Amino acid sequence: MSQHSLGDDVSIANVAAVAGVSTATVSRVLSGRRRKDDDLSRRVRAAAKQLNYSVNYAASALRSAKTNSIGLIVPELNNSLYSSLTQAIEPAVNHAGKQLILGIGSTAAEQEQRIRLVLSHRVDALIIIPVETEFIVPFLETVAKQIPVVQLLSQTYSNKLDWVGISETTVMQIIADHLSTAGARSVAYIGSSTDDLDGMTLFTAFHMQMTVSGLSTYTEWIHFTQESVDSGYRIMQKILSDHSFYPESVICSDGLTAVGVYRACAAAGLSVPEEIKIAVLHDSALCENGTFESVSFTSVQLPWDRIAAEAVTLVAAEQERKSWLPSRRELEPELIIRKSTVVSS
Amino acid sequence: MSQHSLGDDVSIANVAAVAGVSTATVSRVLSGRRRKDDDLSRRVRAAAKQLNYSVNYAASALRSAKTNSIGLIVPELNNSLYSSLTQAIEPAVNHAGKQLILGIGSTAAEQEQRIRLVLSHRVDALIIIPVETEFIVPFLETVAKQIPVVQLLSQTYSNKLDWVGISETTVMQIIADHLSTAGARSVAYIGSSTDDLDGMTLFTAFHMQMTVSGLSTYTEWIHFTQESVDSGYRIMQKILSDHSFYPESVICSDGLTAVGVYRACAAAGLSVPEEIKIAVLHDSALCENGTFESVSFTSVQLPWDRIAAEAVTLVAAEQERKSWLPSRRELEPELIIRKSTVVSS
DNA sequence: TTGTAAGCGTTATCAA
DNA sequence: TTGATAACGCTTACAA
Repeated sequence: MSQHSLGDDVSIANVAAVAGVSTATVSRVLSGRRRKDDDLSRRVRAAAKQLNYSVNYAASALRSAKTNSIGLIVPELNNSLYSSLTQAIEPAVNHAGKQLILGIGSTAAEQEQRIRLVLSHRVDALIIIPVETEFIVPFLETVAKQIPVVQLLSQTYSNKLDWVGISETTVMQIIADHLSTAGARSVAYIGSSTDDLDGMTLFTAFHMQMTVSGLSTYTEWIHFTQESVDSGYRIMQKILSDHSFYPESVICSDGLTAVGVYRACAAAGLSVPEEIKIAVLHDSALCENGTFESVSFTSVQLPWDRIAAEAVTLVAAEQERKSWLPSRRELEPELIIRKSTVVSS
Repeated sequence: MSQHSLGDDVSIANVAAVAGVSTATVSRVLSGRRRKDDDLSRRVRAAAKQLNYSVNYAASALRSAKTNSIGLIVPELNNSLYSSLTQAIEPAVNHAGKQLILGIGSTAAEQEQRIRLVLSHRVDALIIIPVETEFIVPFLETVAKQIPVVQLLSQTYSNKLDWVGISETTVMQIIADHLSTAGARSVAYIGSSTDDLDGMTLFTAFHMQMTVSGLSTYTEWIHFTQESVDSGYRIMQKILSDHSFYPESVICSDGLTAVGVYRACAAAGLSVPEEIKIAVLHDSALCENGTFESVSFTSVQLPWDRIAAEAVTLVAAEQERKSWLPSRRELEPELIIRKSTVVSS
């Protein structure tokens, strides 16, 4: 811990005086616009350090129209997807020397209001996990005319917005391949609601994978639900009610549902993973340790840090390029293999 | 959704011209420094609206040294305590017409670095959930000389910092009273580690409540652990290994532990809540629906929105008062009674 | 490459 | 109460 000294009211003029140069030179050296690392540069930096100088962003922003801040709009934080991402973005933004201005909006209207707010504070760029994309995307496209905008995760295609995320198709492919390799020949699907685009994309990808990976499924084995242990339990109970015939594996949207599914299997006397394997689409703490009797769930982990790094790099780099085609950065999810799909040796 | 018009480059001078007054008057009217709501005021406001004017905060900040932004420093977001609080603070800050600048730091050193960063952006105030308080509090006290600082949740006493939170003693009292009223005469305690002050405060409060509420406990029934289903299960199994003698209730620090405890009870053939009652100190989604077989856990819910509102009110109000004694606002937690402590009728 | 000086858009001061 | 004007601290033409 340091000496607790805080920036006093020292301005660029003081630094200039101490270093024996003009304010313009100080500005150029400290902002990096003067690359040379000669005696003069060192003198300026030394003076700045000695005086504990830090730039007044208000003055800087007023003159240069750059505020050194990035707006981040997320739907909510009580959701591990969004909180993980926010937690990954904060250090990335700080690493880029910027400030993170946070806005939370769970509807398109709220998100638009928050965006207007951060815009009125002249943020340099906007990173957003959009909701109700059909409403918010047109607005985002108008925003993108002013500042760089990066969309995260959402599967909405826009030829005017940058995008960083993962492919739901890849997620499903990784899981289906793994279940097949692990020995399962049939699979049930308990997905999140199909209200949103991501849910639909996942379900479509599931069907596509059936053919490819040699797994089979049945209409009675396909269900959609809100995430909860209870509904996972009830749905799985229903699936298992036909005693002559049960799936050799289950794909669940989330950890809570998986816990319910597991309990239903246990209650029906089916052993996991020997007789039935369980895989989860979205990783969470529950998949790793949220169960008991030493069960844990194989799941797909999203590369939060890389998504965050890509997003920040994109908005930082984009400051320059005036005319451009939108970037799409698709990152690879990672399968975390746990006890629910493989027999421990 | 509105017409997607974004603030153009209209300045106070344009508004002044349209309204037929000076820029000074426009500034006074729009900033609320001129209270009167006469024809002149209306004319200015109409002109501002017509031109879609929004103040340039950089210019405003440069002149007035107020940036209309508040810094929030939290330890992390993958923890429901902190993410709930952040989610509650964001709307409160926005409601106050300010921007929220977020910093995440899980150590005192990281928090200090983030604080310096937001300070260099001249935030008007700081709200912080401190970690390693013995290290960070002295630094916070120096910060408090410059801008209002409100500490949240932490139990650290400082005669220089404002504080908003809840009393751990009250939490324990509410739970012990409830268990006693529900018919339990003895209780086990599975707390979080005693490394931090909060854990120690809770445990001390637990002991105090034993006498007051007429509950009894035993050394063998008291354990400390990291939150996980597995450790809850193992600890409870150990407690129940003496078959002649078991507690009529259990207080757990969190939902994961409670799930493990419940499983151990079920495995031992003890029915919840009839033979043994389970209560949780920190509410989470798991307490409400994270279990199966229709069990849910009685727990204590913190008044997030009120904590957030108090914190924001405090830093906003404090702008004025130059000499002051620190405020301490202690809010009441609420007991959420669920199936783990009362027999359903 | 460096210094000089003119702004950036607002608020504060001061005089009317 | 209002208006004219200076000042906030920085960046950037432009001149040297």
